[in-house]
Amino acid sequence: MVISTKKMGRVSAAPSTTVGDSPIARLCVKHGLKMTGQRRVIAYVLSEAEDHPDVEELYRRASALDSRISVATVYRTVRLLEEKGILERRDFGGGRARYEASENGHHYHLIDIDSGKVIEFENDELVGLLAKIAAELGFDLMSHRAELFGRRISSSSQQGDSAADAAVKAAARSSGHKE
Amino acid sequence: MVISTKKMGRVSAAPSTTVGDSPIARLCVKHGLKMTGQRRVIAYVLSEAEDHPDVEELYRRASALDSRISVATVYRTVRLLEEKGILERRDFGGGRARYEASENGHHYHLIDIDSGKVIEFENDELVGLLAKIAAELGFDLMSHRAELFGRRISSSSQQGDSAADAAVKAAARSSGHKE
DNA sequence: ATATCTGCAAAAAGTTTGCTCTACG
DNA sequence: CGTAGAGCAAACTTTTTGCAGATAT
Repeated sequence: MVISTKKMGRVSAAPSTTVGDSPIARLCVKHGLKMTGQRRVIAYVLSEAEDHPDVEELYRRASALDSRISVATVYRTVRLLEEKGILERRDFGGGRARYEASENGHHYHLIDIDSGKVIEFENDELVGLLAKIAAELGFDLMSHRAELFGRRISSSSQQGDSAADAAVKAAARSSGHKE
Repeated sequence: MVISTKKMGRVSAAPSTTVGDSPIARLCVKHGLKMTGQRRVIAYVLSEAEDHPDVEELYRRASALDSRISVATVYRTVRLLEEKGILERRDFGGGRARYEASENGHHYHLIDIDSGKVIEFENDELVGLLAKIAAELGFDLMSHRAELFGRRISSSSQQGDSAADAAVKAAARSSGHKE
């Protein structure tokens, strides 16, 4: 997370992504979208995101890279990318829509209803059961999604909801915690 | 105060529910809520609802029964009932929250990607698995949702396995709107 | 060139809240 | 009777939009 604080140009800091040419930016081009500077930044931020940022958060991260970006543009871009199938809008409650790159592979979400934190996990057993259920109903399972809303079992009374950078919690079993 | 002085004899095959004493109203009482006239009406509307109405729609239906109800009250009531676990809030996109009685039994949706038809089903095994997964991640499963997108198997035959926990509950539910 | 995009701010849309009066228990 | 609830409208939030100037292809 967190990008290198540079403006546009190639910042060879991250693994294999630069602001100027991110995976999502490439997808945009492939979809015939006009690539402006702000779109490239937003695409980069989205490519880098390991979590499920809402518009405000995307705006914050994008602004850090290029202050000439307005929230309106983030909203417009995000809607555009969703229509193109590049992004997926998630509703984890809380009133704001959150976004995630479609290319991130299949996984499920468990939302902590108290903190709003989102945990991603994979589970083959679940996939199998869902496929079985679909079959019993006479269908081939083409795709699916599942969201769990839960409350922490132990007694943790911290609620912090700051949308700071992804907070890495303790170790998780199935997968990593993301917000 | 009351509500409409006469019972709302919803003809048809509708269940036996009256404005004054609906299943949800009874749940409210059980939860120790003060039952006002408007709450009774809203509870009745919710009990009668076979779909997932949003606040505006609830307000419309409730107003038809008692014009002295305000939107604010619907919002407050709906939030109250959700906190009590009597209602479940759904996010089907579109910006507005939709509500559904918890007592309607938890069900899932299987969407036929070719026809767009939605089949509702229940599955205890699925509930169990999801609860288990949540527990493994350290959470108590409070609510969840799952949507399957499938394509009808044409050549295959329905294998009515004995383990068919999946029971098509109410395919007859029509009304279809929303996305 | 020129149709599209962006920033800004105002407008929508949905939901919450302060205050006063009403009414449930 | 006392306290929670209801109405009304203003306040809030999140998202959209109109317009004039900027920009990608």
